[in-house]
Amino acid sequence: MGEDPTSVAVTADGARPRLDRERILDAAQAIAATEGIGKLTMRRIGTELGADPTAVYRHFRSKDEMLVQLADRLFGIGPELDPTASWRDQLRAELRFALSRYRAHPDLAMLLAVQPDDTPSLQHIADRTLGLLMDRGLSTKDAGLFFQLIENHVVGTGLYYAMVEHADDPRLRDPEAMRRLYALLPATTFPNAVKASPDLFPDLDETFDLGTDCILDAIERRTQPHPSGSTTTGASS
Amino acid sequence: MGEDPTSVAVTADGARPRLDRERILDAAQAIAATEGIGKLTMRRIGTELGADPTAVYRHFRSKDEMLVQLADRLFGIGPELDPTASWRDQLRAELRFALSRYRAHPDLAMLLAVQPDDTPSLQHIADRTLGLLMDRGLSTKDAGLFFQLIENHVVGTGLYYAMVEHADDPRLRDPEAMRRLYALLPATTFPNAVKASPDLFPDLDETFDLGTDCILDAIERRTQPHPSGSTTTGASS
DNA sequence: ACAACTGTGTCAACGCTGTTGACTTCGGCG
DNA sequence: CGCCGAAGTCAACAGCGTTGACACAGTTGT
Repeated sequence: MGEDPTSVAVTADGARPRLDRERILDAAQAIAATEGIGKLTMRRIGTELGADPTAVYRHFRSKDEMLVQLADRLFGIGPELDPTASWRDQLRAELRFALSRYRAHPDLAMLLAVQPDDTPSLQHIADRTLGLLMDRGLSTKDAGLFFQLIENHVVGTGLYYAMVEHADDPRLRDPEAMRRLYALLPATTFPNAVKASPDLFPDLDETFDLGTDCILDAIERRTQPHPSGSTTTGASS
Repeated sequence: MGEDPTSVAVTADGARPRLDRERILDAAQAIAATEGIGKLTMRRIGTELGADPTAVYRHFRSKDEMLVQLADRLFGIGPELDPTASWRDQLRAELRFALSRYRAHPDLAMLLAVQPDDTPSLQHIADRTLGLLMDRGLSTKDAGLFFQLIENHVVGTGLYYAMVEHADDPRLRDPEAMRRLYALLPATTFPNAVKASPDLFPDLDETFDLGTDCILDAIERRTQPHPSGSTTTGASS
């Protein structure tokens, strides 16, 4: 009867391999991607995998624990940066990739907003970004400040993406509809909003790059006001 | 025995006046403020007001509708700006007040993240900020861009506040604990994070002001490309 | 003044959620 | 072979948003 007992765990003709954290996270990611994070329930994952609705609890202590793992997986690490590129271009690429994560997984911002945590993926990204800031010549204090600022910038824009994508009201998802809505506001009480209405709700990528440039400019001004080497950080590796 | 039938609706000796949207929002705000938005349920509001758990549905069609009203109330309008102050100080005050809303109501960012919408309060604030940008001389296109950037800045920092306040793990709420945690990371894989660990997780108000200055500097450079002796920095009240 | 109606509160119930405990089954190990 | 722990199943608990039927109040129309 037993033809191939070597394989890990196959009940019959390849039907229903056993569950493990990997397969569960696969299913969770698929559900979140196709139907939104609102439909991502523990019971749903179980049935999706052809198992009992509560089977997931044999592999994750709670839903929160699973969401943390899912967030870490979605965040990934990102491509290695080109070390020959300019400092500015490297940091720019790092930020662009960070935002691209939110575009690829609109639920990520919501996930992190509801379940903030600190995983190896985030730590890796933090380390790389901090390295870029300090190599440029920022003191550790300024690096900490600007790193937090950059994080707010990315999270803020990412959250905006997520909000727009998740809005129930389809008008909120359509910039053109929002512009029309603002154009029709009472001009006596909201004169400026009406006047600027054709240019409201601009492209979020353009806005993001504008914000990135604002920050990069500030860093450049702070690190080379006059080329007379005042490096406060003496011990650099 | 009926002494005062003029008053609106009092069942007996002042016990349990009738429900209305105002009183319901009061209770909802109180619950969210004291126990967090996670404990804010429709049934809880009803019992809190001494009524049936489902009584709220006589005044709000759904929980989402109630949350929108609650968000609008929490957002408020903000104080009038001092028109004699400099353009920079006015915009600075506007942004500071916007962030203060998130500090006063940490649930607000989560609320707007989960239930984005567009209410009169937000429109009023948008109009005022757009006015400041265009008075400075920005084109409507640039005003739209920078307005979106400012919104991301405020929402991003506000969301960070909310995340920190809502974290289940108390370590996430304590910057000092997070710094210690980063200091103990393996220095071989995360050298920069370890090195900068004493300066990570800086004061969020300081970070916010830094970001505001980055944006204001960019606006100034864009509206007066040729430097004609205007004090760009040092506007610290 | 009486009837009709409308708005508000109450109660029971539906379907869903996360989670737990007891039970059964299965796979690897001595 | 027998054992034991991990994995899957089943029933159940408490809670959620929401709905429908019912009861009572206040107002309105005649």
